[in-house]
Formats: sequence, structure tokens, C-alpha cells
Amino acid sequence: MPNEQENGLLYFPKATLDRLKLYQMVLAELPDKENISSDEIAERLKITPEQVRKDISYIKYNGKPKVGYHIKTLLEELNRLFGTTNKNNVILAGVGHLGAAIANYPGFSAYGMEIVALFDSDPQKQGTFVRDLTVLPIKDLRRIIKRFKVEIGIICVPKESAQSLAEQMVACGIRAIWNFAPIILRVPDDIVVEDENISISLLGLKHKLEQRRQERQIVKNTPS
Amino acid sequence: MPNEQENGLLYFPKATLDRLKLYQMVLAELPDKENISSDEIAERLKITPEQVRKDISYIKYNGKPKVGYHIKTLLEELNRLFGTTNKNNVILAGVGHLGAAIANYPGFSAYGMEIVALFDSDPQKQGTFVRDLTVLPIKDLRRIIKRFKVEIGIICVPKESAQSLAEQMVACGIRAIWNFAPIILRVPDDIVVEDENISISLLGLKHKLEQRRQERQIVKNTPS
DNA sequence: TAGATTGTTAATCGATTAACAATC
DNA sequence: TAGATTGTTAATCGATTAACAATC
Repeated sequence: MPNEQENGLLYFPKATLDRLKLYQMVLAELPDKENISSDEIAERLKITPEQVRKDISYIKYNGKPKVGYHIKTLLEELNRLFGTTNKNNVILAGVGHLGAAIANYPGFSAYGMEIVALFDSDPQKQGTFVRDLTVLPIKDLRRIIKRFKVEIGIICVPKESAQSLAEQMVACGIRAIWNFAPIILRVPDDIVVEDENISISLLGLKHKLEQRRQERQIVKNTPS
Repeated sequence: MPNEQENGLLYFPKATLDRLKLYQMVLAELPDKENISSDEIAERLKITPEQVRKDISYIKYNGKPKVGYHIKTLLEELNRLFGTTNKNNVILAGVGHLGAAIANYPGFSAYGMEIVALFDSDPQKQGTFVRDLTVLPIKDLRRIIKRFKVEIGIICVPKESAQSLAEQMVACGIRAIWNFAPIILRVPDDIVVEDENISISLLGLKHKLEQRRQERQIVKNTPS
């Protein structure tokens, strides 16, 4: 293993790790194909096949010359790496449009995520059902987290209340936060935070369009 | 300007660009502070102040020694860079839970995005209202895109229909796609695609948790 | 066997960090 | 002025690419 550290853990360059997520997605999308070549993965993601091979060389799996990668096996290895088969009990707070959408997201169980409770500070929403779950008041947070050994909290509240909610979750024993509110949360270092920040994504979209616009202007102003 | 290219466009390292988005967010969050130091920005994002200064040095804005960066001015410069003040007419297809949530997202107008029409292939949904907009059938796509000079299409349909929808949007003249479906779209090179992929984000979350788990195991198995 | 495709090593390129100069 | 903070240059580090060896 070329990338093993002293403690036995594997090291992955951050960029490699991000691409491995994309490979997982590409492979999971594929119908019932047996094998796939680095060329085909690369083509779908608009990167080079060398890059794909280099990245895959970091995990303990080997493709076959002339055949490519065995999709099922490689996918299993990627899933082991990401820990997708581990089970987690999850809570979600903020049952607005976005919260309801996330709560109804069908893909969760494939990743071992089970939502065990929903929370909202709005008394009007408390007691109502979303899917098969009653919306609970925030004061029940601690009880539920203890009872279901909840590790992950999903934050879908407006950005004004996100920081305070995060602190309450942490105080109640949550280990990881999946944050959909468009702010930077401040939490202790040992708490895992994954941001799904629509505003950041929007900045990326706007910037790409702005770049295209500027490129067009240059073409227009360049005498041919 | 140290990073100017021959064509006059500025070049930014990709990593720098991603962090500039975070700076935009941090500054936009701030109450009515006048100035902010590289130290404070760095502290909030858990990076180094040197990195912050280096990144900001790429844009044509200068901070003041002993004072820091003037928030309002820097924010304006970042917004110019990202093109957030440009106006775009936008359509959204797929008015399920997620689509409705996106359509109701309050932050769009601040980024110059105006949703001018909603689409869904489900006849049951066609004719119903979401916000102040009627849901239209897909066959109206071309007409609306032409009429409103729509540049951006938001895809919120299930992943099975996302590729075909993307192709229709492209055929009707869309220049950019904001894709919320968890698949890799295949579109021509001149089409801008920004993915907001919840599954990828979920992989990131699971992986960070898996890493923590492994680290804990090592600590446990290391004789002290 | 020849050919196709993977895997690895070395070279290049790019990004981060460190050191320090500039300046308010 | 002294001190704090920004800005820049050079050194280091890390990631990508190119070349080619390995192998089915």
C-alpha cells in the first residue's frame, strides 16, 4: 500500500477524495455493465484517464489490463472507504419547504441514514406529520438524541437560527452536522460539519456565467 | 495586477476561487462592522490568515495595514468578480418537494436570479400554483425560454428524467444548468453546469464520520 | 503473440507556507 | 515613532501529468 500512514490509515489527497466520490456516483449510475475502463470514467467526468487510474491506485483494489475495473467490486471498495454501509440514526430540524424535501429524499436508506425524528420551533407545525414522523418541539432534542443514540443532525432552519440550533445539538451530544443553512457554523473541532450551501453553489454558477460573458466580450473586441 | 493574462482576464487558482466564495459569505453575514482583519476571517473558516491575505491579493482591492479590510468595499469587489449583480431569467423544472423548496428560496433575488416559469411533466401538477407561478407542461419550454430570454435552467426532476430534460433545455437555447439531480449530466462543452449534488455531500459526511471512527479505533488499540 | 489497458515512477506544474518588507 | 497588520517574494510542499513498464 503506497499511501499508508504510520497509524495504518490510508492517506488520500483531498482532490483525489473528491474525485473518488464522483467515481462512486458514476459507477452507481451504471446499468448492469460488468466492467468499465479508466477511459470511460474519465470521459464522463471530463478528466484524463491517467488521473482516474492514479486516483484508483490509492485504494486497495486492482483493475485488470485489457478489461478495466470490475464495477461491482470497485463500488464495494469505494463504499467501504466512505463508510456508506454504516448505519446512522439522524434527526432533522426545520421542517420548512427544504426540510420537508430533505426528509422525503428517497436516497437516504441506501447510505444507511435513518431519520428518526423531526423538529421545528413553530408550534403550528409541532404535532403535524411529515412522512410517518410527527414534528416535535426543540425541547425534546436531548431526550430523542439520547434515546436513539443519534449521531447526525440535519439543519434546515433559516440562517438566523442555525447557529443557536447547532449549539443546542452539540450540547445534546450530536457528533456530526449536515448544514443546509447558508452560514458558516462555529462548532467545536471534534464535531464533523458538512455544508450543503446553496448560496455557495449559486456563486459558482454566477461566476461561470460571468466568465463566459467576459470571454465573449474579448472575442468581440479582438480584430480578426 | 500580478495575475493578469494576455487577454486581460484575471486568473485565479481554483482553490482560491472556492475560498473567495467563502469570504463573500462570511462578509455578507457580518452585522454592521466596518472592517475585518485577515485573522478574523481565517479564524471563522479555520484556515490561516496568510492564506486569506494571499487569496485577497488576487483581486484588485487593498486592505489597510493596522485596520484590515473594509467590508463593504471588499464585498462589492467580490460581487463584481462573481457577477452577482447581473440579472438572469431562470426557469425551474420538477416541482416536487425539492423543486418547490428551491422555487421558494428567498435568497435568489439578492443574486439577480428571477424565476419566470415552473415546469412539470405531471399533468396533475400542471396548472397549479407555486408562489405566484403556474406550473407549465414541458412542451412550453421553448416558447418560454425564447420569450423571456432565459439563460439558466434549474433541474429538480428525479434522476431518471434529468438527462433527457437537460438535453431538451439545451436544445431550446439554455446556456447554463443548475442541476439538483444526483447524476452526472452529459451536455455540450459550451453549456455551464453547476451541480448541487446531495448524494456527493452525503458521501462527504459519511466519510468524515468513518474517518473519526477509524481514528478512535486506533487510539483504543494503541497501548498507552 | 500482439494489443489493449492498468499501474508506477519521475518530471512538471501549481498551490501553500514562511519570511520579511511595506505602510498606515 | 512603534506596533500592528497587509502585501509580496522565495521556498516548500503537494498534486497532476507524462512516460513507460507490467500484465492479462
